[in-house]
Amino acid sequence: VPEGPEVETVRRTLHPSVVNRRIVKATATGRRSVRRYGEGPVALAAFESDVTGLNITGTQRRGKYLWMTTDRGALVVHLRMSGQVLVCAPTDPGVVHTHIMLDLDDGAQVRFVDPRTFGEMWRTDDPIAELAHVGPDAVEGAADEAWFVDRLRTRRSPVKSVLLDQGFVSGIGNIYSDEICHRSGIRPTRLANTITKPKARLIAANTIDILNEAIALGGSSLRDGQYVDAHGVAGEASANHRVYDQLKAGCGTCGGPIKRQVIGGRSSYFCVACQK
DNA sequence: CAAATATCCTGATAGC
DNA sequence: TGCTATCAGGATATTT
Repeated sequence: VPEGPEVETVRRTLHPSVVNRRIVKATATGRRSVRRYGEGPVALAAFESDVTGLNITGTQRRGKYLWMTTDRGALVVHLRMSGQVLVCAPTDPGVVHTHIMLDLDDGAQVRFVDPRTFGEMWRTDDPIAELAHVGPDAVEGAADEAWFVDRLRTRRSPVKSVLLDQGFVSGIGNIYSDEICHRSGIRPTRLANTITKPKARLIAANTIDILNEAIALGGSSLRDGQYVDAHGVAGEASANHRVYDQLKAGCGTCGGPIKRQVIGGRSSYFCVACQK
């Protein structure tokens, strides 16, 4: 569920607690969260020794990837489906599915919690090279309108699938791809290479607006309560959803029926009346 | 070569 | 009420 706006909200709420801090101790208990360090239990110790002593200098994000810049490369986090990065006090009660704990030099603790264990954390010397396969963040990519329009219109896939392709632009997930298509008045199934230039420009503009609006509201927390910011606070952007998961409520613009359809293996929602 | 599909995982929910 | 089956989905590997 965490998409660009949610990861950006986590970054913003995490930043003040970690910048200029030193990781004095790392404790890893979830193997899958540190799977880049190997398969067995050795991965836990390998992660711990790799990140202990890092001096954090800042935070950055591209798409759904978040990383802390340090004096020795970057500590990258991907939340995938259900990951949470939480700033805690050491005395805060532990919760199930806490896989990593980072003790900072001011006594605070950063915890990585992830029920579905799809998320992960790892250190890399060069985060830019590591993420070379990831396209520009969607807000920046769409701001380069001519590039965005040309690239979009070369693809023979449903426009929704193109928006979800992190190699094209990054940070758009299942919620915001549906919302971008809706505001643009286009069916998510529409093949990208049949979209007119003016319509593609509209999609670029709406991509910027929808993602920025969601960031301003702290991201979309859903009923499952999985996504919260680094202080455990839920976001309010889901109040803006006009089609995503609105089968019962109807279209947020016209009130008409919402249709659900699987596109590229993802359940998708669109308004039959507003989107052609 | 690009696009579709299977896979990882747990918890919430739908359905009986 | 209580059980089981289904669904959710980001990125990667595999298949088409």
